[in-house]
Amino acid sequence: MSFNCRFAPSPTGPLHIGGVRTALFNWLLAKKNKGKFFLRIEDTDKERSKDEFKKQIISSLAWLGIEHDGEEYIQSKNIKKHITIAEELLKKGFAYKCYCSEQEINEQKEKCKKQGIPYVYNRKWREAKELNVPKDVQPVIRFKSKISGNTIIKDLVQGERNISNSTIEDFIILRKDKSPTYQLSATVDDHEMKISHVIRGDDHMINSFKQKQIYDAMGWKVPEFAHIPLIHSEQGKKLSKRDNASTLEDYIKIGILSDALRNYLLRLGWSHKDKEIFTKQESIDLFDLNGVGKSPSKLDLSRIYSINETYIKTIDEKELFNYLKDYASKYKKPLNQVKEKAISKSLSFLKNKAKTLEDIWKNSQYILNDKVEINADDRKLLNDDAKKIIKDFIANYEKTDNLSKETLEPIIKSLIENHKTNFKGVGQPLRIALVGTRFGPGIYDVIKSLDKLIVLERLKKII
RNA sequence: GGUCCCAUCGUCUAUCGGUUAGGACACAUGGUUUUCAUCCAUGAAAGAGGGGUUCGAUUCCCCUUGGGACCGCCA
Repeated sequence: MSFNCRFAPSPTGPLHIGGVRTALFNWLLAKKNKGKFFLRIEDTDKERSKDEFKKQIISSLAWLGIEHDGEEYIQSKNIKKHITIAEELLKKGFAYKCYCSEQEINEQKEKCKKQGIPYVYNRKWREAKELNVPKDVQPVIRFKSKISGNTIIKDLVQGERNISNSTIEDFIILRKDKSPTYQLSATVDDHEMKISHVIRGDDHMINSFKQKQIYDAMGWKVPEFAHIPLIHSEQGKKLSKRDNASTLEDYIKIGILSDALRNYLLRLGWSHKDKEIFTKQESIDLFDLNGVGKSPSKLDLSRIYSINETYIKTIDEKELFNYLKDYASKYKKPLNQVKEKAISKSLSFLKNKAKTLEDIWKNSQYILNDKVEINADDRKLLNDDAKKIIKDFIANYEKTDNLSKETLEPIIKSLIENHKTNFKGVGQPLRIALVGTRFGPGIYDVIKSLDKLIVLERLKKII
């Protein structure tokens, strides 16, 4: 049997971090089982679906390294088929026309609310003859949901889930404008696409019970279901668009690496023994639905930073540099060739105290900007003694070619001796003058990372 | 409110009846260092509560409590 998964977002907004994880889990499982991973754009809500979001979703997945098999499937293109199935269900007696107006339904809901009882559609038209239909109401088609008995779904993550059929109302499958609703479209498409495993957020659990009834009515094979727990905000609620840093774009913007985010999302709600860092291949090999927990997990930004830091420090420096370059041109300022060279040469220490690409960018400012700005506190440290040291340093430095730690070290040492100070006494004023802050990289690194003329210019400005 | 679900350090989690309840992040302390950071070491930190079952429960069952999801002619 073929193993087919899908990710089916609706293009009504930028891709949400929870959606990204759903996509990742689907992709992982498909890859692991040598199956297919499809992308289906569920754009049947004409009002809210936007083409730009569709594009954004596709590029977001591409950024994460999750590529789908084949063309993306556009749900709206299959509407005719959905309608055909609705008619078939109608013909077979699994569905019926409901002539209740929206107003009528709303009134019922109001009434229930007032009485404090839960609203369920009263199934008014379920068995009604169509003889006395109101002429002025366009009917909707409702699925004739089972009234008695129970339905059990053996969920691959949640285990056996049992629900009393009476709690499922006669849901609408075709609107009054003859357009299909989600329950119908998703089911028909999953069937047509031969989806074998439906992996989605736990908020879809009820939908699976509804959709199972459609599968059964049509005599279609019901796919396996796996409902993964939702990601919660730090407030412990389902992540919504209002929460900070909830879209993929937000993470890219602060300089999170794709591999790091993939790794973080993988470990959120899933684990494999004590292992924390997974390469892409490892995640494919090791991932399984058994390892997925049942309870929702909270988003932890500090953990994302930490994993990102790990990746920044361990990946190949050329690769890191390329990420930085892309990041700079997309979110900051493109690097010119001269600066590119300077940064790539110094990346080994610029990355050292960075958790994100943005941090590296910030650490690189003293190289990228022509002038350094020294804040007031640091300025105070540049007293007369410090200036004398800088002056002495300039004299020696000007004479030195071939700048390296080996040639610079004797200079610094002699300054320490002559000025009866320690390394800090020499390093700090130089660092402040060259970087603009006393919290900078090692002084040898700083000097080597800057053009000789710039070093002299910055130092002379101080004395 | 109705239906369903969940429950181990602050957070992500390991444990699949017997462990000094382990790891990671974050936090604290100490050390290395050229400032900041890194790095290293150490520390504090958890089975929600109550009943069962069992020789023995974090683990299995029930109740309570707490938390969540769903309840659209959205997907």
